[in-house]
Amino acid sequence: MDVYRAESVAIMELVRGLAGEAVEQVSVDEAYLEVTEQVGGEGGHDEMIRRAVPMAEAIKAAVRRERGLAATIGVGPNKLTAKIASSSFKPDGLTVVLESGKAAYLRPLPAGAIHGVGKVTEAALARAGLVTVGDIQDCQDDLRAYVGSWWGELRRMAFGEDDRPLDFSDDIRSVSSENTFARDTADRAVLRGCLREQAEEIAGRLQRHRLAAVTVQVKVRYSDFTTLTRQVSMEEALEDASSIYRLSCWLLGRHRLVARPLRLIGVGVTGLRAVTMRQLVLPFMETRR
DNA sequence: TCTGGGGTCCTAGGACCC
DNA sequence: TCTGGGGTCCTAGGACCC
Repeated sequence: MDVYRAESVAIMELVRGLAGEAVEQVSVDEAYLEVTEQVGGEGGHDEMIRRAVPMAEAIKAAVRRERGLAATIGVGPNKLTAKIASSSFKPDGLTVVLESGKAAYLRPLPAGAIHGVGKVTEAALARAGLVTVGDIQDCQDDLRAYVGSWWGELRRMAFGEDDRPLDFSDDIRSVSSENTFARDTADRAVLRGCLREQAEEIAGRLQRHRLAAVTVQVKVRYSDFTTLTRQVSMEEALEDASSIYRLSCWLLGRHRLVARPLRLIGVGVTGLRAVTMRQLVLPFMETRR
């Protein structure tokens, strides 16, 4: 995994060198680039998009030359269209969607092509008779009953409308660790050992990011795939493995979650905040006594 | 496919307060 | 003592993404 991470860092460096710093990295192998400034603001949207194509070609060539890998790139007027364009020809594709052609480009695609439409929403849309993005474009009804309050935005997206800005923040909202057992178990020693390791892993990640957490959550899954979570919030944020471990044990006991064997056990923390000076100083003072 | 792991965001319901 | 409504916070579950 570290190999992937290192490769990802190298490629993102390469991309920044060619396209500028406006890069939103979504995962190890995916990023959005905002290149409006580089291509210049003159001309219509279509002209600007066409001027971005040579840059996309240069990035593809550099990634192949310097990292020996194929990159797939979608060029479009916004994140939605660029994302869909990039997934249309993998690997090694370069797909361009113009502002003037975006609605037509999306029409024949399945509804699930839209970012945020997963299995459940796709099935709900199909029940309403909407299978393709074109069906959504043509639908005049209010389908909030099927897909919830998201309907208005979904309909705009079906036409390729998307004004989400790139998100450059690297804020972490939660940290978690979980394990699925090869065989379901209710063995307390096994479960405690697992929780301890997970708590240590989480504490390590928190400390690397200088974060502490207010809320600790445990997650269990049984043989029938029933999955439960239980959480507890503290007044003071905590960051050490033993506190996270103790609270997760307490949650398991308090809610009697190990009444039957577990297939999965996990721990997570949320309500993250920067570690304060006092929290940094306290353990130090204790060790000096 | 009898289902891995690490995330984000949204929603519904309950507790609590005024 | 029971009752109403609104706001806020917390909890739990689920949809979705990579």
